[in-house]
Parts: sequence; C-alpha cells; structure tokens
Amino acid sequence: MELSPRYNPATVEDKWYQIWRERGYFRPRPRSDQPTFSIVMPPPNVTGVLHLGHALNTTWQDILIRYHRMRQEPTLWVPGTDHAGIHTQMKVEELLRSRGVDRRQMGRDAFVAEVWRWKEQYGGRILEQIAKLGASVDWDRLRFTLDEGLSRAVTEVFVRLYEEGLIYRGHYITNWCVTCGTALSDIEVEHRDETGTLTSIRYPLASGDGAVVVATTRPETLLGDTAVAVHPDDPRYRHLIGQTVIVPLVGRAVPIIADTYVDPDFGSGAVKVTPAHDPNDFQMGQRHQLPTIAVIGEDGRMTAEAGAYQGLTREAARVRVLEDLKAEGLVVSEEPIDHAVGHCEKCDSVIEPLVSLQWFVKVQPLAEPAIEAVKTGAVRFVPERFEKIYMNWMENIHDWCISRQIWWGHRIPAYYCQVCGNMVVSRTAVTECPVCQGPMEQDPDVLDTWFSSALWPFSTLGWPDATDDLREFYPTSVLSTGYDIIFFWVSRMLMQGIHFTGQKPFTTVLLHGLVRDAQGRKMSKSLGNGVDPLEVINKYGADALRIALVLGSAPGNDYRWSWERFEAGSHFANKVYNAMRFVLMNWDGAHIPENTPVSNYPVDQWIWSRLNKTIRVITDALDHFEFGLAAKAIYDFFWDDYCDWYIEMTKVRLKGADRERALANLVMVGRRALQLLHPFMPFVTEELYQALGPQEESIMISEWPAPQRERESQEAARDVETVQAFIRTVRNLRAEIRIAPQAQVPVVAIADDRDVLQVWTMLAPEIEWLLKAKPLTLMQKGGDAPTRTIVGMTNGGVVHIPLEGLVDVEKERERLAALKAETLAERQRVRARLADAKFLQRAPEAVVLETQKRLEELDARIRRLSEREATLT
RNA sequence: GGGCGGAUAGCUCAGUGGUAGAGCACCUGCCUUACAAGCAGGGGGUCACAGGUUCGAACCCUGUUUCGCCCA
Repeated sequence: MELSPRYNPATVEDKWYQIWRERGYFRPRPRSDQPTFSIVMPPPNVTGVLHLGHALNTTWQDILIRYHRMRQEPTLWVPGTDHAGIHTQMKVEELLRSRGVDRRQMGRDAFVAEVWRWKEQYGGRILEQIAKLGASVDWDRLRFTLDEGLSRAVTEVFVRLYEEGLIYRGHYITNWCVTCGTALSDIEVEHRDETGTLTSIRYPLASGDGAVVVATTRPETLLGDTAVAVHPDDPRYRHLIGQTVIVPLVGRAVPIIADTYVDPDFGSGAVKVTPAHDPNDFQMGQRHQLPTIAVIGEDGRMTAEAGAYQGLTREAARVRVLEDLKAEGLVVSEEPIDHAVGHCEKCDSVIEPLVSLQWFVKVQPLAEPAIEAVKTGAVRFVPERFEKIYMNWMENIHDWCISRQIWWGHRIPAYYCQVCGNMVVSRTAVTECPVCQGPMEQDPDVLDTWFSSALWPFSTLGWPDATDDLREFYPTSVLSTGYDIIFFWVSRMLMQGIHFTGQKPFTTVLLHGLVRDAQGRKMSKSLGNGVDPLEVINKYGADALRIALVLGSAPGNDYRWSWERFEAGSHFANKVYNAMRFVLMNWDGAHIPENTPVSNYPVDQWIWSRLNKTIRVITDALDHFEFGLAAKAIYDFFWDDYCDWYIEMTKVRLKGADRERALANLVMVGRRALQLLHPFMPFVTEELYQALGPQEESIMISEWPAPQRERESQEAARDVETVQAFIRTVRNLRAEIRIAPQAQVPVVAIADDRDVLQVWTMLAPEIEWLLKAKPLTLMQKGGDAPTRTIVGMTNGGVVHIPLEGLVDVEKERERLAALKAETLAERQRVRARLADAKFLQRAPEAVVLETQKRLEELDARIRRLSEREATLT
C-alpha cells in the first residue's frame, strides 16, 4: 500500500463523512430492549458562525455519541438551530438598512418573509461547519425552533400554561431596551459597576418648615416622583412620616412614606420614589398605592409628563434637571459613586426600567419540581458544584417576562376583539369575537426565544404527539452546554420538561467552560482574539482540532486556546497515521482473524496488559465525562507504549522467524487502539482501520473493545518493565559519553541472580536491537568483572560499557561517588520510614511491602556500587 | 454584601492521600527507512502562604493572600 509519510487530513475527512452519512450510521440502529443513549444538540443561532466554544461542546457530545454507539446502544443525536429572535431580527434589519430600507416601511409580513429568505440562505452555514467537525448527528431529524411542529409545541405550552393560570398579562415594570425597542427578562440584563454621581437634593416640606434631603444617581427621574420614603424606625425622620414634601421643578406635593426597603445607612436615609422608573420604587408604589408617572418613554426620550423637559433624551434631561436644581439652590452635594448599571445583553445600551403591558410566566409552581429533581439526584450536574448555583437561582426565581416587542419569533396566541376588547387565548387562529362577533386581532408580540428553547428536548422528538422517538429517546441522556446558560436554558428546560412530560428532560447536565485566548481573555470581535475553527481544520484537520480541544479540558473548566495546542494535535494525528503506515508496510494484507491464537511472547503479553489497562481507564473516564483523562490515556498508550516501545521492540522480530506472530499482534492491538481513539479522532482512525482489514464495515459501528485477559500476563509485563529499565540505563550511559545512537557498542551486564539473568536473556534480541549492543554479554555475578568500563545501575544488576583506553578512571570514580551519595540519601529516607512503627502498623500492607522491596533494591545498588569502586583501576 | 472557581516546571494545564506529570519552550546527540510534525537523553517545581488532621498531604480541614466569575 502506498502511503505518503505525512498525514493529509483534507483528503480523508470529507470522504468519510459522506460515506458515514450515506450509509445511515448517524441514524439510531433499530430498537431493541437495550437502553438508548440520546442527546439533543443545543441549537446554535441561525445567525451563528462556529466558534471554538461550539467546537468544544460539539466534540464532547460527539465523543459521547460515538462511544455509546460503539457500545452498540441505540444512539440518537438530534441537530437543530434556534431562530434567535432579537439577534436575527437585528441582523436582518442591519442588512436592510444598508440597502436603505427600514423594517417599519416594509411592514411586518414583508419583513418576516425577508428574515425567512435570509434564514434559508445563510441559516445552514453553522450546520455545515458542525458537519466539518465530524459530528455524527442524525440529519434526518434536523429541527428549527420555528418549524411547524415545534411552533405547534410552543402554542400548546402557552395555551396550557394560560389555562392553568401560570401565564398572565399585566402592567408591570420591566427591563426595557430603548434601542431594541422591546422588553427583556431579568437575566437578559447585564449589570456592570460604573462610576456615577450621587446627587443629594433638597425637597422642601409643604409646611414650609424645613426640607428632606434625598440622594439619587438619576436626578432626571425626579420629574416622576410620587413619594419620598424613609425607614419606619429611623429616628431622624419618624416625626415626618405622613407629611408632604414638594418635588422640586415640578412642584408636585407627595407624601413621605415609611417602608422597610429603605436603608437608613445609605445617603441621607431618605429616598425619592419613582414607581415608573425603578423596580424597587415600583414595588413600594404598589405597597403604598402611589400613582405611577412615566416621564421617560419607550424611545428613551422624556414624555409630555416631563413638562418642559419633553423630547429631551434621558441623558440630556439629567444635565438640564441638575442645572435647574442648582439654579434653585436645591443641590446639597454631588459625590462620585460606583453602582451597578443594567445593560442590554444584545446591544449594550443602558436598560430603562419601564411600566408596560407584558406577558409573564408564574415560575414558582414550575420551579418546585425542577428543584426537587436535582435535589433527589434524578438530574445531576457535572461538575457537581453547579447544582448549588442552580439551586440558589431557582429558589429565588422571579416571574419571567416572555413577551417581546419584535416581529421575528413565535407570535403570542392571544387574540383581542377590536370592538369589545375581549381576549381569547387559543391553539388556532380566532377571527371572530365569541362575545360580540367583532373582528379579532392577534397579539402583535412574539415570545422570548428561550420560551421555545425550553421545550427543545421534547419538542424536537415530536411532542405534543406521542411519537416513537419520544417513547424511545426521552428523557435524553446528557445535555451538554456552557455554564453561562444554566439560568437561561437549563433551568427552563427542567421546568417545562417536567411540567409537560412528567419526566425530567435529561439525566446529566454536562457543563463546559468558556474558551479563552492564551492570555485568558474572553474571545470577542473587538479584541480580534478569536479563531475560526474552520481555519484550524483547514490547517491541521478536524481530528487535530478535536484532540487538542479535549486534551486538558475538564467539565466546568475554562479552556485557553493556542496555536501550539492545535499543532500538537496535528502531530499526534500524524503519529497515529505513521504508526499504522509502518504496520501496513510490513503487512501483506493477509487476513488476521480476531481469534488468532494467544501469543505467549512476553512483549506481546506486555502490550496486551497495557492495552487492557488503557481500555479500563478510558471506559471509566468516559462514563464519568472525564474527557481530558480519557484522551490522555489513549494518547499515552498510543505514543509511549505502542509506538515507542512495542513497535520498536517488534522490529527485531519482524526480521526473523517470529514475524507472523508479531505482525498479528501489531495489527490486533493497533485495531483496538484505533477503536479507542475513534470517538476523539474519527477520521484518521476510520481511514486506518479500513486499511487494516476491518472486521466490520466501519470503525464507527464496530464494537467498543473489551479487555482480553487471556492475552495479557502480569509476569511478562514485569519482565518487560525490567528490560525497559535496563535499556534506559544503557541509553543514559551512552548519552553521557556521547556515543551516537546508531553506533554499535559492546555491553556487558551482570545480574545479581539467575532470575534476572533469565529475564534479560529471554529478551536479549530486543535489548541488542534497541541498544545497538554488540556484542551483548549477559552473565551472572561471580565471574570476572570487566575493567575499564563505565557502569550504570539497573533493577537487579549492573551494566557496563567497556571503553578500552577511553575511560578516565578519575572521572569515573567521581561519577560513581555522586551516584552513590544520591542512592545513600534515598536509602536513608526509605529506611527512616520503615523504622517508624506507626507506619508499619497503620499503612496498608501493599505500601509497606513496596517500600521494603524498594529498600532491598537500594541496598543492592549500594553494594554493587561499592564493589565497582573497589575494582576500579 | 453572598456564593463559586483558579493559584503545580519558563508558558498552557493534567493529577488528587503513598517516590511530582504532559504538551509547548529550553539544552545535548541523532535524517537509527513509520513518523525531523520524529527518536534518544537532559535541565527545570519548599505543588500561593500559614496552621491543623494523618504513619504519610500538592491532594482533606481552617484561615490568609491573590486573580477571575456569578448573584444581589
């Protein structure tokens, strides 16, 4: 077989992805009584472009999916995209604006049609990118949150919640984005500390008898003040409660009220109350039946209620109000203050709390079972610590504002009579008022995008219909996502899933961290510190990207990307490729059946021991979502054990009579190594597995390897380790005296006893081969020790490299002395430990035995060193 | 203010009661025909600090410092 010495991922990856897809491997195998394994992919935004965070998450999921598929479980991974309401609308609006078109001119229907056109054209991009990663998703089950079926689920949920009294409509204060022109939920607001000015303003008492000073960071809202509040127990103000003050500039007489919300230690201990523009003031307003006067409008400008200030932006109004207050001598003080300011998650403008008519979900009744599910362990977070974060949030949850004043999304299924105002919430369109037969119009608002995402685990499987998919694959097994959307998404899926299906939507919540740059900064467009995964794939291949993302990643931990990591990944892909290329160059292609007789050759038994252990480690790690550990285990096995030792040791047998047996084991172990590696690096492993004469049509559907104890031997493993130590010792000596690796050199080794000699002798061909040791003389202690040599200590004996005429006796003596000092120091430590009665008494027997063995070896080494020193001439 | 996480080799990070690890970087020698995207060898760490528990602590507990995140 002709193979290039360099692995070229580009020629391999697309080919295999297409074949897998055509052959239907991504679809779940037919039903059986076996438990199924299923994941619904977190739907990326249709506007999205793949970034490293997606790549990491997709890789993790694909690893799990491929692993479970190889375990022969019916396995399903559902792909899809999210319509991403505000986000997509903004994007298309921007596009239209560049063409000089405003959406309001177009009208709703034309605009929505435009967004659909955009979606059809670009919405599939991110899916193609996910395919490039090798994601083995079932494309036949591709879903979109605005699909007909999913929209039906959304309507059904809305109507049912409404009927159950868990959805209501009303005038409440909500977070309003003046730029996006819509209400937002609490979690869509990002609070950031900013330095503002705390202005203390004097409000004269109506009695003319003095004044009350209040402090505020938003003087412009004073125009809408309808009270001043103090703490009921504050002795400074107790006598004023119930009195009236005059709001400056507007001259409005408002009461002084008592409310425990007021913090007596903040500012003057008295606060102005603006129910229309502050959530806490709104609450106080409700408690005290205060009027609500909106002085700031939905466009962020002052309303008619603001009188002379009407039409000014809120920022300009702040300046003017301050000027006017100063002119009247009412400003007592101004001092800088750090305080949290809310910003729109999407557009970053400062959020304006406003009172408006919105739809809300009453969350608490839904939250309770969702809390319970995590408490009882029915749903588990990985890593566990996020359960606390989830609980904390859920136990303090607020009602959820779900209406958005935009056009792209699921329209609220509420209809209003244009004549009598009657409202109907309905699964189907209502055109005629059931009360007065007047014309009905649907609510213009759409639902929060997360409302539909919350249904994703069951809506994608066909709910509300009782489909086979639901029966078979719901609850899903794992939900893998970033810890940053636990509140937005995970909590809501749990609530809705349990409420509507009676079952948890998933068993495990697997959380990955943020992907950051090498300096630990978040990736952002403005910093330009991100990297396009496609660029990495083009440069190094998807396999390299995947293994680099997984090596050293752990649930919940942030990941720092760097080109070096990707490069290391591509080196490994190349290593794997070349190892198999070596096997293929030697192998004539003859069938090597899986029931090939067990080899009793120690090196073969050793590699099987290593392989079996690796299988156990990887399997256990994957079962516990320890991707980094699993990847490390196969990486180390492949590179260190299989390549650096097994292949190298096997080369000598490939030249001799034992060639067939060596090859058979090379191939069999190689196949299994590829299988273990397949979930991590699907493409290169398939390419090579096919070349190695597969037992199955594809590695993807081959059976996950099980340890084969009959092929391993603990004794052989120990013997090979003894020889490895021998080889390392000699290599060390050779390096020290600068003997070129390919230069032949005589080696004389003296074993302490017959057992050691036997082990060495048994593997003499490998020793000779790997060390270029010629002649290799193995003997037992007692004969004539060679002179004029340099020596090294190894387990059970001493090795000599004779250097007739080249040995500097003085230098060698120094070297030996240093070595001996080191060994003595170590023996001292080990002896001290063994002299401790408590250690002997309390440490596990195995540890004690190991320590004793170690002391014996150290004793032996010191003996050998002394003997050598004595004979050095 | 409350909570969470990190602090381990020059850099990025694994490890998690029993002799400190990897990748990259560095030094030395090698194109030893699978791989120079490689091989062999090497240097480099009071595992943030202080106490405690333990026969034994990088690992468990307490506190401190410091960086970061989330919530209010």
